[in-house]
Amino acid sequence: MITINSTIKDIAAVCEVSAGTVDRALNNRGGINEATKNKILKTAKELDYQPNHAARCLVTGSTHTIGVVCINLGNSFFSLLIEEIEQIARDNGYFINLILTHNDAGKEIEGIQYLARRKVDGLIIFPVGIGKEYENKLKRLNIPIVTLYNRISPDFVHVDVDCRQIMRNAVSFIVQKGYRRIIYLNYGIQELRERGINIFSREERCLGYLEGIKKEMLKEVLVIESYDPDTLIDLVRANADEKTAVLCPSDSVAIRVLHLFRDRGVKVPEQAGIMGFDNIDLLKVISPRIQSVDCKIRYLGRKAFSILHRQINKDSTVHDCVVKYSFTEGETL
Amino acid sequence: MITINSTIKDIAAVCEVSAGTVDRALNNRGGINEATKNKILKTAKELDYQPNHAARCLVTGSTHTIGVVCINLGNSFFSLLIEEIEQIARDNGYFINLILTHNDAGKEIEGIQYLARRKVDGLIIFPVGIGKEYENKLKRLNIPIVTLYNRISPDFVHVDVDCRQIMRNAVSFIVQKGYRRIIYLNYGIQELRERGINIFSREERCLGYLEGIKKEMLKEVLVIESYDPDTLIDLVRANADEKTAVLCPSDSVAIRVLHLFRDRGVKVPEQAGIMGFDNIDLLKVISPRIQSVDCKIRYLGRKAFSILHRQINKDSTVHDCVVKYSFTEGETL
DNA sequence: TTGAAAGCGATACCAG
DNA sequence: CTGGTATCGCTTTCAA
Repeated sequence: MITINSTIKDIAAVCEVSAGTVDRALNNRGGINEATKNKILKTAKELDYQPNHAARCLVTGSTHTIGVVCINLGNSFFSLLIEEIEQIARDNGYFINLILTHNDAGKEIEGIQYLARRKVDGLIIFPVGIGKEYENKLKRLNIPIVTLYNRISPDFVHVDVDCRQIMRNAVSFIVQKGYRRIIYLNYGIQELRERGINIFSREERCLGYLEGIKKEMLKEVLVIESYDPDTLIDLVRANADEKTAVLCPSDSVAIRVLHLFRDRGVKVPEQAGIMGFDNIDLLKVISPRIQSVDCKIRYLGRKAFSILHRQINKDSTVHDCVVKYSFTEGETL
Repeated sequence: MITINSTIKDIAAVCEVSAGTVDRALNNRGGINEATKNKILKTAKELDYQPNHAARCLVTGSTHTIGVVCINLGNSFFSLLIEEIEQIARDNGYFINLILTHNDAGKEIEGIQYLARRKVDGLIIFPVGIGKEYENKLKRLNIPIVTLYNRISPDFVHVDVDCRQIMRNAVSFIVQKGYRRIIYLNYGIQELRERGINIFSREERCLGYLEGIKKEMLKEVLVIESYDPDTLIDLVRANADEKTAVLCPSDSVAIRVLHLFRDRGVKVPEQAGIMGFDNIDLLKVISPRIQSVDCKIRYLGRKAFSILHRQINKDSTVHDCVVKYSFTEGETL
């Protein structure tokens, strides 16, 4: 028994009323006889009627869909954020059109254009694009936009933790634990920089580290930009007088360092400290408990959606949102 | 300068031609004067014309969108699969409508119904629903469907590795490494079972373990269903004569076990072995290298999409696909 | 309380 | 080669 999708006309025909009346019944618009309404509702159910979204969208102009433009899902910071956004969006009757950019600005803008054709009601973007031309393209879309992670410019509402402040305070936090040498691992930044894409968030973190070093009046600025175990180990051991800590841009890097240290016989935290970023779930089951920063991902996701939602509803009072964070308890410092 | 979205009519008006002609030019359908075509293309660009997707969809019936119904993104097996599906879909001109079920069958079917209203061209589902009623609801949608991870029934094309076979062979693999006691961690299964949802994949794995035990004629069937460190440690130490290994349903559980053993002074692999499942990226940076199973996630994702794509294009010869796997190299056995 | 008709934006087909 | 018109399914007036 193959059911052909029924339309409002089919219902109208069966009930011997007009399409308009069916519409009134289905969307309880009032001004309709209870009896006819019930009859219509009943046959709608019998015919397994499902409203055609495209048709509705064509006339109302709203798709109840938001485009989410993210970098990838391998990074659990991103995937958890998407998970939260999907949930809160759906609770509010919105669906998610997901596209991934993989740090490719061309792919990003192309994807966004397509989302615009689909008349998504709003966009949540983890931008990789940057520059005036990119900005203008986005503005011309005439679609509410919220940016996350990387900032484009003050013209776009941005939601995030203050990475720079976090890193600055992280340095102080580490210093309070008795460390005087802090290495910042900025892995992979060179390649990103060469691609000329938006690396706002990464830059902010590094700036925060530098500011922290200055504030705490530490002697050495130690930034490593490419992954090489020996370089790191050598650097850690270069000065035995002052305790050294490694500040990482993410927890997965921190886990990597933890294991490297274990392999090379560097005792944590006795001989070197480690601090991560994100506080991913996995940390709970790894020992020693890695010191990290909890960025309230779920709250971030909800906030991003709610601000976008307000923009969609023509609320012009929206503004940037800086989400709070907290340092976790850890055994690696 | 606010650009109002222009339509085919606007272009027609400017060029003093009919909408039909504009359509011919825009979609190079042929049978059109080169000069008028160029003029139309030019003004289309000037007006920054973007075709309205809903309108097109309404008349053609195709949305070039596939609905992806997944469980969550916290599990990196899922998120990487989604990542791959998004990529291959986009390469083929399809967009992704993502919904997450969080193991809630009600939420799943509701979401699927909504996707159906949106007339997605096809569905890739990681099902949590089960049973005749659920099946009928899906069939009535009249939309091509591919299932992944959990199977619903032979009526739905299914793509996955053969979990049962993998686990059976994993037992043999472990035995070949000299172990005679194998514990299978089936964490969280009780709760899932109580919810009455689809736990096909989990069951298959456990069955595979049981078959492996039988095949290798091991004396003890050791399945632990709830997480309790002491129980596990006690069980591992219960028999000092025969080497014990722990077979895990995922790598994150394996990592947890690795750290538990380290905390409790159980030497790996000297006193106990560990084997994971999925071969997630993180394993690369953790030492010792955890023995795992590589499920070719990227290939799985591509296969799922291509089979769905063939169904969408009315290819009726599609059938289930069992993707190959391989045991990785590891130091924990 | 209900019906009829216009319209959303694009496509498709039939004339000319 | 081009114009006109019907159509997709639903919403939204305006009359009745």
